[in-house]
Amino acid sequence: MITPAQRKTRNPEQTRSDLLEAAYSEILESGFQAASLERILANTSVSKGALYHHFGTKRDLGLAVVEEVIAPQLAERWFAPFEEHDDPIISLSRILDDKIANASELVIRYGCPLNNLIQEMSPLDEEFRQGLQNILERWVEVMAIALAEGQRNQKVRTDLEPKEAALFIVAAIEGCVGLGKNAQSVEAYQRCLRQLQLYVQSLAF
Amino acid sequence: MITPAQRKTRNPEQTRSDLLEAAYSEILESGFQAASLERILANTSVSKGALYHHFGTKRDLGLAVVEEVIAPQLAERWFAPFEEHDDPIISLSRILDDKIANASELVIRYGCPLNNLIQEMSPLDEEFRQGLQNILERWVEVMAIALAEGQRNQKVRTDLEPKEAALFIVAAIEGCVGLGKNAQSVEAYQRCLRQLQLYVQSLAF
DNA sequence: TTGACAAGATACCGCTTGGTCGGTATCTTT
DNA sequence: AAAGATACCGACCAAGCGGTATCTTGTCAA
Repeated sequence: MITPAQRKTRNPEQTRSDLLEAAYSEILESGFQAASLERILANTSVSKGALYHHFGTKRDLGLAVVEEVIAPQLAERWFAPFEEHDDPIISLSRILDDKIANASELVIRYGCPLNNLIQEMSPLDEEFRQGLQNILERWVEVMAIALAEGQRNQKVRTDLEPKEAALFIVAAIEGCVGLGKNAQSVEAYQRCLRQLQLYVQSLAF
Repeated sequence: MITPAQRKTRNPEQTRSDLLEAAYSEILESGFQAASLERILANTSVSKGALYHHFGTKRDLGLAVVEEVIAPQLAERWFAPFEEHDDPIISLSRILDDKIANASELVIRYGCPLNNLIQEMSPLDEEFRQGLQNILERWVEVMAIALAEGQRNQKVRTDLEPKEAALFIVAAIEGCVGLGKNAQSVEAYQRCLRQLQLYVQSLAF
């Protein structure tokens, strides 16, 4: 179905989201600093004038990608599944099962968009760092809350400190992706996540 | 004491190692792609002609940094300590204690040189990836051998698969550094390593 | 002492980069 | 229908990039 908005010869919102999507891909492939505006424009058939109408600088575009593309994507793939069960061990274990089963060449080739930008940008640009940090903190918090509730429900060992464990789990996930990425091996990625799963299961009450 | 070699007005080996050192710093701060040869030269008072006498391309310089600076540095800081004890749990725990105690702002600011290059370069340049992979594999192997020997000495749980656990531990270490780096927080880095230490200790026989 | 080669210096090149700017087309408001 | 704002266009720019060519200088064996 075509809405009236889509019939217009102009569609600023579409243009904007096209740019965000293309920028996301380009950044994923090349990193932010090496991302080429020309290449992004070539992939969107948007003009440079239009780009600079929507975004003041390349940096603004990058920050928008972090907030409007990477953050929601990560929330959907890693946060949401936590709200399904009262046992976080089961939730997390299932998430890991899913990641192991659905591990694709694409994830292995380019790694985690969040982690990529952290390593590249956090020492160089404070605003970037802050944007990425917001995502990380939400991630850790969601997991910590789930673990704490698991403790109340006697699903999780009570000697565990939820915030600390959650921090570690997020770190381990990023580490697994990073190692799989460099090995260019889906199998190495899966093996690494399996070990994380064993760790997670050792947290059960 | 000044050796004759140091008195010479020319010292190609010194020039070469100066370049490697400056390139290492520049890459650590900016990443490889954004590393500027001009900046490296400015920090060494070496001429461009000299640089291109020693290294064919920027890429060659980068690969040399991986093999001749990053690899030995990592070996010294993470591999060597394993040969001191027959109990890898103790070895690893002490290494982590050391890292926690000596965690510096510098490590937190720029992260792990190996991990930085992995995230940036491994999808872009196969030779880079291979150079980094060699380091990773040596690291995992040293740790796996230590764990396996620990099993024979009844220091490590026998239900553990040394290679898998070693892979996971390396992943977790890189993850901890990465998270600390983005938080720009020595404390977060330390908390993360503490959790890894707890995991390591849970592997004891 | 000299010849040959390694080491280093410097001016220069083509190319890509992010960003600008004057202008045009379309949409909204009055 | 006029006017004003929003969206878009594309030629252009200065700066920085990695790399090259040509030259000079230092080193050391013969």
